[in-house]
Amino acid sequence: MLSVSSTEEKIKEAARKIFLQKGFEGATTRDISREAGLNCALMNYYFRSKEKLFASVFEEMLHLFFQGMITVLNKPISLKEKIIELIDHDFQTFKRNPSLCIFVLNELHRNPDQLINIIQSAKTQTALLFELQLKEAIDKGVVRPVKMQHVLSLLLSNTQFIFLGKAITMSTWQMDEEAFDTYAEDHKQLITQMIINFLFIPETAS
Amino acid sequence: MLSVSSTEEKIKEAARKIFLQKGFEGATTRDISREAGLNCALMNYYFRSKEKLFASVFEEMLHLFFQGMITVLNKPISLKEKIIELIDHDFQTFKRNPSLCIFVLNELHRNPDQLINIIQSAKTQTALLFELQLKEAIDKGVVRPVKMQHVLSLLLSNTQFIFLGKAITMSTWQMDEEAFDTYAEDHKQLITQMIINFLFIPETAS
DNA sequence: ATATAGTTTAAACATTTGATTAAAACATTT
DNA sequence: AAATGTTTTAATCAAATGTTTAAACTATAT
Repeated sequence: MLSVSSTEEKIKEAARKIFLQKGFEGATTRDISREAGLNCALMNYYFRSKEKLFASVFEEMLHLFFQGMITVLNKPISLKEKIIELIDHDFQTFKRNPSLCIFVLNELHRNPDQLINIIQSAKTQTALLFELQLKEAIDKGVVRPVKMQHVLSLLLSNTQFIFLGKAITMSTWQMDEEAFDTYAEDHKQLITQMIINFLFIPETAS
Repeated sequence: MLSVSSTEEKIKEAARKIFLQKGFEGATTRDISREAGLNCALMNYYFRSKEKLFASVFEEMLHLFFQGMITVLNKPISLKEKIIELIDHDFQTFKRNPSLCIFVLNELHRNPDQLINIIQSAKTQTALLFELQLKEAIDKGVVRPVKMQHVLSLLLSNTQFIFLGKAITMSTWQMDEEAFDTYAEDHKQLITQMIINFLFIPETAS
């Protein structure tokens, strides 16, 4: 029992990097073992196959992808605070992991059947709280009548897309990493304001 | 010269389908020739290699991806009309080609260097007109002061993302194709209103 | 130190992959 | 009909891929 978990973690780390970079089909087992600096047979010693190793990485990424959102949706805070925090959290997550978004969406697109049940179980249940809060606010006339699906789409679209199109954006507008960060931060403020403005009905001066 | 363009077009058509479905790495030449119902050597007879065939398909898709936007940006119509039409056009395009978006963004992510120059030349020049129009409106106080990049990001994010996440959306909310269409149409109305509301400053009653 | 269990290695395996070949089938011109 | 150039086919190639094997190495317990 020399370096069990160390080696296993090295493989996992290399797999994360290579899979996120090249996708499942684009990454080869030799790519991964080279990145890890290990013999390629070890990959199958610790994980039984390329598919199993990938599944392990993918589940991790799916967790990262959704967990933040779920946590925030469950927080005991006001709807407005929740929306602001949701946007903020997603920006942080995707700034830290720029490839995460395209990776998850892409693998999901190529492999919908096997993966969809993982998401479904995690997601639907936790949206109920948020939905209640939203309906309440709509009933009170504080929020414009919209379905929750649309609200979540608004949030996800606007936070995720700038990171999805990072490569295009940077090249089109000739940005370096720093310029992109500034741009992303500006955009965050902008969409927060836009979404809040849109959803919340301004109090009528009585 | 029996069926030259017919065979070539069959290959192209099959390549479009398979590449959009599985990406460059995921698609095999035999997949494509099987889909086309042709001998696999023909692929290299008409297109010299898998890469060349892919490049041909990819350029087509890139064109589809950007051309509509560019055309609308150049139209001699008002800013507000332009934004409405831009959203409408993109919704049509991506509804017709649901995989287009994820395909382009994904290949762009895996292969940034070679492809970025194609985009740049096509995009930057044509955005100038729109930028002028936007600045003029901002000077007149009709439009909130925002950089064009943010405006375009808003438009692209909100139109493209629901098609990017189509698989997730459909499974999460248990939608069939028809339900998704309704949802997409509703969402289009919603984001059009939201973006217009946000950008255009309401006239102050004098 | 020796045996035992766990870990790592180099080499090889069977398939699959993109690509090529040389011959056959086809159409067109003479 | 013969000749010619074009298109299609089956068979094959070398390289790459995921995986397996059997031996070597390491650490720990007896």
